[in-house]
Order: sequence, then structure tokens, then C-alpha cells
Amino acid sequence: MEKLPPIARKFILHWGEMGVRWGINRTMAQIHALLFLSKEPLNAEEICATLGLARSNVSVALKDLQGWGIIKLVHLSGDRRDHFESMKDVFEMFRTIAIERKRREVDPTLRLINDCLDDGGKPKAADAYVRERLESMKEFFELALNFAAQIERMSTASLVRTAKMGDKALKLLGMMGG
Amino acid sequence: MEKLPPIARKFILHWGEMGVRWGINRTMAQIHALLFLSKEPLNAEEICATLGLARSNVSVALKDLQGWGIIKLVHLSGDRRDHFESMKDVFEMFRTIAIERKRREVDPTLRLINDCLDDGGKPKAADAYVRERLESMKEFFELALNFAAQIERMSTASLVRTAKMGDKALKLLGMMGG
DNA sequence: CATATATTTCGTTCCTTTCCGAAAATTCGG
DNA sequence: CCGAATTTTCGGAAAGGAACGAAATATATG
Repeated sequence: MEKLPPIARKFILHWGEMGVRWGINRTMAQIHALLFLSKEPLNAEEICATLGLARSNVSVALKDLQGWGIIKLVHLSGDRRDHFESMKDVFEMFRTIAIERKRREVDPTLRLINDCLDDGGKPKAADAYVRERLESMKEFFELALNFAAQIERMSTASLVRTAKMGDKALKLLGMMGG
Repeated sequence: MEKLPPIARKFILHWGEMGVRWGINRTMAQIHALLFLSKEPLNAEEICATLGLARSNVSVALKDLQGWGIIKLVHLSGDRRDHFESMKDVFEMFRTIAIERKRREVDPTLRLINDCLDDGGKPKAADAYVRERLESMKEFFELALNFAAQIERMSTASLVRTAKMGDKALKLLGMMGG
């Protein structure tokens, strides 16, 4: 960590804390930040040395990050060790994370809500209000997922274009909608 | 918890786990779920009894949830105790959460990135790549925040309309952008 | 196939966060 | 302004996660 430019150190520490706040662990987030800022792919040993983490710890985190699809393993010619590099396009990266979170958390939540609602044929009177609330939550998730599905299909480039249009785009849509 | 309809119990437990995954604690998320599903506002004692939590714990969580703006305190006439009810409009609720997370986490992150970039006049050669990466991240956050600001201004209703248009809307925008 | 090098697994330790319960503080009716 | 009801604060206990290091496994090179 001492070898890093202070500017990088600062960012890595912050990114680690953000990770904690979003339910990702600190180690994973720090490693990701380091790779993101690193021009060259790094091997596990270098990551340990830089961040002062145990080798095993790093090993697990790297697996995890690969599972998220935001870092990938590369082999440098003439070096047996695995090296890793982060996805560098920030837009693409956040999109990847969003899609993965949807898959891991939102989809199962919708399934659970459906399970609750389908649950055994006795619609007890006491449940009426609960069901109503769950219905409205279901409606929300379905709409959100549908919307997300559209976005998934768009290229990053056109997404960026759309975002850059900002209020113009949204106003237009608002008008069209009603 | 035993007194709850099974359908409610199931949802509350799941919501608690989701909370953990998103960096909210289990207690808070469970209380929120309970209030969301409850027709009548509940007082702290009832929440304790239902979820089997310590009174103090509930007190803190309720404060926290109020801070997020997704539950509010109400007074029932003829009862001194504070009662709480959840925001019931799901769209509004997620919007509130999103805005609050932006304020607490995204804004500070952007500030930090700016700090890093502004940092003391010596643009060391070693930092060049790091700076470049931070610039791209900054660009992303600025775009995202700008976009979010537009959305904040829209009413929930027109947001829902827009989302319902789904791919039609996005295709249109994609074409317009280029 | 042997050996050196690299990686992963696993059980343990440590540390953070959550949660509790008692005590203090606040609020409101009388 | 007193006393009952309610809420909040606080220190410590318990639980859960994160991180470590040794041992086991896998991989590549000669």
C-alpha cells in the first residue's frame, strides 16, 4: 500500500468502504479498485504485497470477482502465474454489476413474492391486506425487471447517448406517456 | 412472529436477508417489511413482540428508518405511544431509497474522486494512468448523477408511464441519439 | 515422471457489527 | 411541578463474517 501513489491509495480505501456499504466485502472491493487503477494486469502475489492481505484471502476474492464478471484472468507470456485485470470501461462495468445483482437478488425476490401469492388455495380474510401489498410490490418488480431487460439489450454506447440527452429525453417521454 | 400469517412471515424473513445483502441490517429491513405489510400503524412494543427483538434495538432501527424517509411517525388519537407506518407506494418508496443512497454514497464518492484529481499540483508521471482511470470514473458518475437529477424531478406517475412504454421508448431514444 | 511453482481448501482466530437489558432521559397528563 | 408512561442512550455480550496460515492440490516445465 505504501508503494502506491497517494491518490490511488485514497481511492482504494474509499472503494473498500463503499463495498461494505453495498454488501460487498472490503477485500473484494479493494482488490477491484487496485486492478481498476492498474495499467498492467497483476498477479495474486502482487496484490497481497500491495494491499497487505493474506494470499488465501486474495485467492477467494479473485474467484468472487471473476464470478461477478468484472475482472478477468489473463496469462502473460513467459509467466506461469495467473494475472488479473479489471474491466476498464466504467459504463460497461456498472452495467455488468447491475445485471448480476438483478440475477442474484431481484429475480429471487420476485420468485418469492410469487410463491407467497400462489401459496395454497386458502385465501384467508386476514391475509387480504398482506396480499394486496405483495401484489403492489410484485407489480413494481415486474415493471422494473421489464425495463431492465430492455436496457440490457441496448449497447452501452446508445445508453450513454440516451443518458446524455438527459432531461430532453425524459421530458419527451413524459409528454408521450400522457 | 408466530402470530403472523405465514405469507407475511416468509416475506419479512426474505426482506431481512435482502437487507443484509444490500448493506442494510436485518433488523431494520424486517421492521420495514412488517410495517409495509401492516394495515394499521404499529407501535414499538408491538414490533418487538411480533419480531422478537429487544425494545432498544427497535428504537434505533425506527430512528434509522425515519432517517431514510421510508417510514413515518404517526400519533393515534387517545394513545400516547408513537406509532409507525411505512410508505405504501412502492415506486415512491424505492425512489426515496435511491435518492437517499445517492446522497449518502454516490455524492461523497464523486467528491472523493474530485479530491484525488485536484490533489496538489505535482502531476507525477507515475500517476498518469491512475488519473486517467479516475477521470473516466468521474465522467460516469457525473453522467449518472445528472440523469438521476432529471428523474428526481419527474413525478412518480410519469416515471411509471415511461417505464411501461418499455422498449418502445428506449428504441426511440436510441434512434434519436444517433 | 519428478520437481518446483502456483493455487485452493480448510479450520481457526480475530474483529466488526448486531443485539440485548439496565439505567437515564424525555414527554405528557394531572 | 410531580409521577407515570414511553423512548433513548449506553456498555457489554453474543453472533456472524472476514482474514489468516498451514496443508493439500493442481499445473507446468524440463
